[in-house]
Amino acid sequence: MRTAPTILHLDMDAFFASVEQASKPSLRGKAVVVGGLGPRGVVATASYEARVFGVHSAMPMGQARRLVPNAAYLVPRFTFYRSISERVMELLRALSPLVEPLSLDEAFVDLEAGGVAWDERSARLAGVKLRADIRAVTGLTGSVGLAASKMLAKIASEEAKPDGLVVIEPGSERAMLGPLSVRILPGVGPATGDHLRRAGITTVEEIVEAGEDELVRLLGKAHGHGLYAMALARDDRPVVAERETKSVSVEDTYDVDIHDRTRVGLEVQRLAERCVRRLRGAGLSGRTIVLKVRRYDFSTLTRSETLRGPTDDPAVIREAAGRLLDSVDTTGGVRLLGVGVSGLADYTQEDLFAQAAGERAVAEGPVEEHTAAPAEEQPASLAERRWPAGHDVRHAEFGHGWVQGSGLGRVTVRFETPSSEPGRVRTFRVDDPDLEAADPLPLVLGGPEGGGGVPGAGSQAVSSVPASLPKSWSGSGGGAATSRP
DNA sequence: TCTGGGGTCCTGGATCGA
DNA sequence: TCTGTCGATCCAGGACCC
Repeated sequence: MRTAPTILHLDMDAFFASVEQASKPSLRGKAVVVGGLGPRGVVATASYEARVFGVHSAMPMGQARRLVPNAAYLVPRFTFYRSISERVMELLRALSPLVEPLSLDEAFVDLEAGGVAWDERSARLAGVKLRADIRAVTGLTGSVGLAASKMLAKIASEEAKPDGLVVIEPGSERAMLGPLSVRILPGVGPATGDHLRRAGITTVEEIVEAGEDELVRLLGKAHGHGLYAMALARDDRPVVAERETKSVSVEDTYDVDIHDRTRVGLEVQRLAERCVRRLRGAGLSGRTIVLKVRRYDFSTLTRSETLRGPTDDPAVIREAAGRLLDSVDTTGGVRLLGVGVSGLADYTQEDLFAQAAGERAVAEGPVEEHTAAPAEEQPASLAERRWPAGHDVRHAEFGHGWVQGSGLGRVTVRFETPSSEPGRVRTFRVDDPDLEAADPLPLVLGGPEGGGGVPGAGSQAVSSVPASLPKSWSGSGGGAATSRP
């Protein structure tokens, strides 16, 4: 394990919600909740203003609405978030070739491998500059943790939230971790946390006291050994830039349970085709087909079948998924269906046959095209258009705005842009020909996408962790509840 | 109005061949 | 030839993460 805090963990603050606040001036300083708005939706991200009321990610949307009825509820705009995330990742790659993205809003960076940091001072400088660059380029804030390992860097960034920087000084790790809850350790979720609590273990130092053998007895070999090492602050996991995909899957939760067996079959076929599109989009094929069924009572079961060789043939995968469904009892109804493929390869069984057949392969021609969007994604008429809450629109007379809500044949639009003052609201018929969907506007004008920052964003702050005094960690930046489920 | 979607990893039982 | 063992693989489920 290294001796300087040169592993950096970046976590963008309430990313989806912050993007929405940056692009919609009227939402700044307000409670914003991004997630699925259907009857079975859950919260993806809540702004810090909403977290004050107890809203957190993975919470059922209905519960969030009861807690904060007046918040803005928006559907996620993943394409837009991805474009901003890519700008942030570019900044990270400028620091080091070893960047490991964990999601759209999180990544590890090995600063030492990039030659930009070799001790605490240089690491801290790199972190400060990174946060300033992110703000300049995206108008958003991110929190940075610096430590000698991935686990500790992540804990540090959690402490830094929101909008701060925390360094865990080498030598202080054990004392710092000791009094913290076992839940701080990666891999300890609700189930393992409960399991440990029943064994009288609630803090990290109690894990150390229990000893490795006891941990293995309680949690099994891999988990036990791993957790004991983490409790001792031993974490040698390297920052890995390229991770190969192990599986590809798609799943849908239905607003209302499906009881009709024929309909269940059709949905499975549809999911299989969607899965194949994803598979092919990634240039992959796979051997093992997995069907996932969540029943009316939330019990989940999976069935899988391994083929003789990898395939990306939609017919083969559809048929396999259909066979797997035959072995599942769906009486009572299903709330979720999913189809996945694992055992991935970048060639197919058909490739091997083709290879064996030599020149005959040329005659086989292109594979069947299955990439057309489903009909439901292409409304046939103006009246059928859907206006998802939060999405951008343009009106011939009033200009750029976003959908505040829709229903009963009406759509309400607020006309404002990232650089404007909070705008006015107007309501139109859903089939108003002057209204059309629009691309999001850049958050920052003058930068790579345009320039300026987000008004009202907090000031940058830096702090470090005094050895063995977790209570005195000053993540900085103020703000409300920072914990994540 | 209870509980998304897309992943990874681990465990344990069954099966099969050497 | 029979039996036991061991490792690899498949399968299903659970836990966890963002």
